[in-house]
Amino acid sequence: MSSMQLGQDERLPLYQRLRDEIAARIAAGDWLPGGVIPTEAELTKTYGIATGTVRKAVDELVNDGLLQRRQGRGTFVRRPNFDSSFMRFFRQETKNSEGVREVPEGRVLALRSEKPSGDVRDALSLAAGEKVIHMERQRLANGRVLFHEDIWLPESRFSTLMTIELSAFDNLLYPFYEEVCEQRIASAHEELVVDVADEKVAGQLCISAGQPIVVIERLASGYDKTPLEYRISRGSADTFRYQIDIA
Amino acid sequence: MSSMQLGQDERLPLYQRLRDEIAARIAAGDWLPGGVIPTEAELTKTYGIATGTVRKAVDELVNDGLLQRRQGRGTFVRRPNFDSSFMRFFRQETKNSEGVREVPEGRVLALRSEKPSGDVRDALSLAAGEKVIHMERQRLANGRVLFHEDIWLPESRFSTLMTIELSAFDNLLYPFYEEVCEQRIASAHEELVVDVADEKVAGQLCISAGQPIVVIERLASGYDKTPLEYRISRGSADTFRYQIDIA
DNA sequence: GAGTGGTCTAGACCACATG
DNA sequence: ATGTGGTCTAGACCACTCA
Repeated sequence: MSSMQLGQDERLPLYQRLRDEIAARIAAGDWLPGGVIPTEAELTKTYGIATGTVRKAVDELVNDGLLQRRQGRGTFVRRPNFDSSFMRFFRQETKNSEGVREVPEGRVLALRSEKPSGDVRDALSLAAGEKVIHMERQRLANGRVLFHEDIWLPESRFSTLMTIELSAFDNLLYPFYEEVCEQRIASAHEELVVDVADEKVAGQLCISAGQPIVVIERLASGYDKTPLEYRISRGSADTFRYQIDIA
Repeated sequence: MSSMQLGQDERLPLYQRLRDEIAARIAAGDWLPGGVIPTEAELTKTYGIATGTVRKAVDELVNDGLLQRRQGRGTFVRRPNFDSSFMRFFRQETKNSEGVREVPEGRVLALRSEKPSGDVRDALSLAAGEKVIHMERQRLANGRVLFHEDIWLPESRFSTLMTIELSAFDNLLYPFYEEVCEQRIASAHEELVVDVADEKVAGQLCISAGQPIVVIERLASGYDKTPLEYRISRGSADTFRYQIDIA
């Protein structure tokens, strides 16, 4: 036949069905982060729909941050960069010579397989009895601890991590997950609360107990919305400044 | 002539010029918040451009939150509702019987005309010597103080406020500004930091000195981007929880 | 039933990137 | 020179709202 079928509910608009189809292909790994998807002309032919309709489908995915257009080159599956993460708003005076913000150094302190607590099991939607990998990690800038992280990953998908030496971990974990475990993070949800440091956290952050801290809880998911990583980050509140624009 | 001219730089795409034209008409007060703008068919005729182009211009303004489409009725100038404001994330157990969140009560404590501090003058971009109205205000839920606000307004635009009794102020200030002073807020920028309460703030919030607080700085502007209101809100940190989605 | 926005077509031509 | 996305046209028909 001359045109592929677009699945889904027949009552949905064409552009929504194509949008979901593209998202599904990315989730399935047919089109990988950093790679191109078929050209708009190809999509019109493949599915037998007009250019305007294809553009509207792609527009929506670009708005959602899943795709990225580059004129003259093609449309690419975007690697999320998490520019708006709370974590980026711990003030770090570390800029390189050109004034560009540097990625703070990441240092893995511990890595172990364990039975998840109820909170962790719920967050990652784990089956009963499923184990997790628990990573403890520091983020440092200029040798000073910016924040301390506890990270939990489902062992079923990340078991190869356990074979890695602690010093071999990269500053950026998500590309590392992709390389080592073939698990791709697509999006995340974060919650921020303020707390005061207890003795343990105070020691980790080199501050006094009772000082205010910022606690960031992150659940990161793959392109198919499966929860892949649960993370709690704690940093001293006095280095934190967050901003938004609203309308 | 059969079609109005779209101003601006000839090199810009038509849809961008139309978008800016519509935004300018709203800023100028030709089309008021809550009211309709001309239909898409009218816009195509007025400016002599195709429907798809008009739709793209309107699409962008809808995405920016300036316009709102209602199928079968028309396209309206949106009143900003500030749903994503940090202020909405002070946990308040106040819900009405249907579980809908209620607007916390606002109580104006003081209102005076004064010479602005350097910070306030900078934030509002005031000319030298220009005076401000300083309002102190509490937000309460269930009789408990949620947060305390200091609000500064340029006296030149808001002088009629000084003639109002403190008890006559509404819970929502922005519709009140519109009614009393004909000043319309379109958008805002907010910054959040954590601090600890000093004696004065502790008294205002009924907490102990040294407890962590959340400090929210807001600069609100009109449809023409003029800064209209500068506000600092302080609330106890233990009732605050903020969340975002990132990609 | 008249009028609104929502979806979709089947193109044309332009601007940009790359070999 | 070729192929990509970016802009724009001139409609048609559908879905919804309201008098």
